[in-house]
Amino acid sequence: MRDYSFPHSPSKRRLLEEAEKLFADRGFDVVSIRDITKAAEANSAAVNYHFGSKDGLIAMVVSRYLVPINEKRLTELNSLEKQYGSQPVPIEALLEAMVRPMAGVVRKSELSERLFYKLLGRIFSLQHEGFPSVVEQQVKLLANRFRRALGKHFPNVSEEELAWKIQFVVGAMIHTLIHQEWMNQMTDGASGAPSVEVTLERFVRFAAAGLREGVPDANADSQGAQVLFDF
Amino acid sequence: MRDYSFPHSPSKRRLLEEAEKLFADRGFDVVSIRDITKAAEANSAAVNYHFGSKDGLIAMVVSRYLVPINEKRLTELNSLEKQYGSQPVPIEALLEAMVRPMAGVVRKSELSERLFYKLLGRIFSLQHEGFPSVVEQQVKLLANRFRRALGKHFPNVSEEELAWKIQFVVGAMIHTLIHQEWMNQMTDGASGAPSVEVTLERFVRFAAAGLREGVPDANADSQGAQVLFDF
DNA sequence: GTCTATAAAGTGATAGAC
DNA sequence: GTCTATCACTTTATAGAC
Repeated sequence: MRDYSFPHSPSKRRLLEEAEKLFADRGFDVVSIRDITKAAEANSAAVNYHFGSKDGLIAMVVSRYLVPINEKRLTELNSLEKQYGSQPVPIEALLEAMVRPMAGVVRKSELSERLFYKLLGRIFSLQHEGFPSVVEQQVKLLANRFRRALGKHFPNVSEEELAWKIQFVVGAMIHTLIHQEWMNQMTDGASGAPSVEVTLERFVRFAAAGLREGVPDANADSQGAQVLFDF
Repeated sequence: MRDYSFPHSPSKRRLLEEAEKLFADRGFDVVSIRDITKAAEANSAAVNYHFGSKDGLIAMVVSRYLVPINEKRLTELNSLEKQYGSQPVPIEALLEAMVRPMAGVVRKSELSERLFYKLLGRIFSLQHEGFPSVVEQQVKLLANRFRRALGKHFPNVSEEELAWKIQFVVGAMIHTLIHQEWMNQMTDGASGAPSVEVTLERFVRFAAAGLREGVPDANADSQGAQVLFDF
């Protein structure tokens, strides 16, 4: 919780902001240090001075959003498991715990919603390469916790089957984060411009249905989910 | 159908093969012309001579697999719609028509299964940038056909809602194609090493369940799908 | 068709003046 | 902290010998 806040130096902060915009728009690989320093109206050595290297800057961008999001996810998960005790946490609640914290962190940046989610998508799709080891550990822990909590619903489903289902869910999430706007022109505008709230809800319903597929609803929460949410 | 076959020149073919391996493994942006010519044991001017430019090479790689896959998808779709007449084509059959042709084209390359699917995933995630315009048109047509066929199942679902669901499905597919092997270490081996056949089937079931979510099964094919497949 | 050499521009990173 | 200048390399692409 210490180093991931705003930089005190105003120029360091400007660099970070412009870097985030460019990374979100075009990807980490493609954007150069010079692209960033030019956009931030700084000299070309500024990134290396403030962040040590390009990788250092990327690690900073990754940590700044991913760490608080993952902390929030973890506390949500803890709270849910405490709340439900030995009962399995409803699938929708688990999914919410994974995606809703993203929406909570938007305001920490000066990015537009559109760019913020796109940046998050690019961060997620790094999948380790370029993750600081702290974040990597955090992600791995979270993935295990999530998988285990989900597994309680499907005692008869193999670990393999469950891992693949989760893979599908993660893919749907990342792709949607990155390609929201592209989707609009692809579908000739049919995708509309729904609020994040609506999109999150759609995603959760879709993912939950996919996860439940082929499973005898042992815990009967396919009917009771909406009710349980009212507690 | 003309230019997408194997190049006649053996060195051109070697370049293409090595390029495909490298692109699959590390991505189009990251791999340089020199990486490719070195791997193919050719001189550094070879790519520009045979393909005009790096973009020309990428366009060739894209077309070579995507064009036949999309042609197969289209004929599958045509055949299904003819078969079912005014009845909507079962969702599972539509999904199969989209993903199964990928498995049919593996053998056209000398790539391993693993690299071939990873390459396909990277091609799909290009989403236009770098698509030859012929392919772009083909993709757009196919997307429209698929969306329309799917829409027949959900007369009461808005175009917007449907577009988002399709987005989720596409994301799940692409991400799975690219990150199969990464998944294994992430889950400490829990994802196993299933055959492509098994993965395809899992994907189709997952996607179909997600698409059906929240929809009063007007056409009742959630029960009858397996039976219909026997024709 | 294949090669070497090289152009022209871009890359991340650093030294050293201010 | 900020800047310029520059190093050491890599990038795509091309000219021209063979």
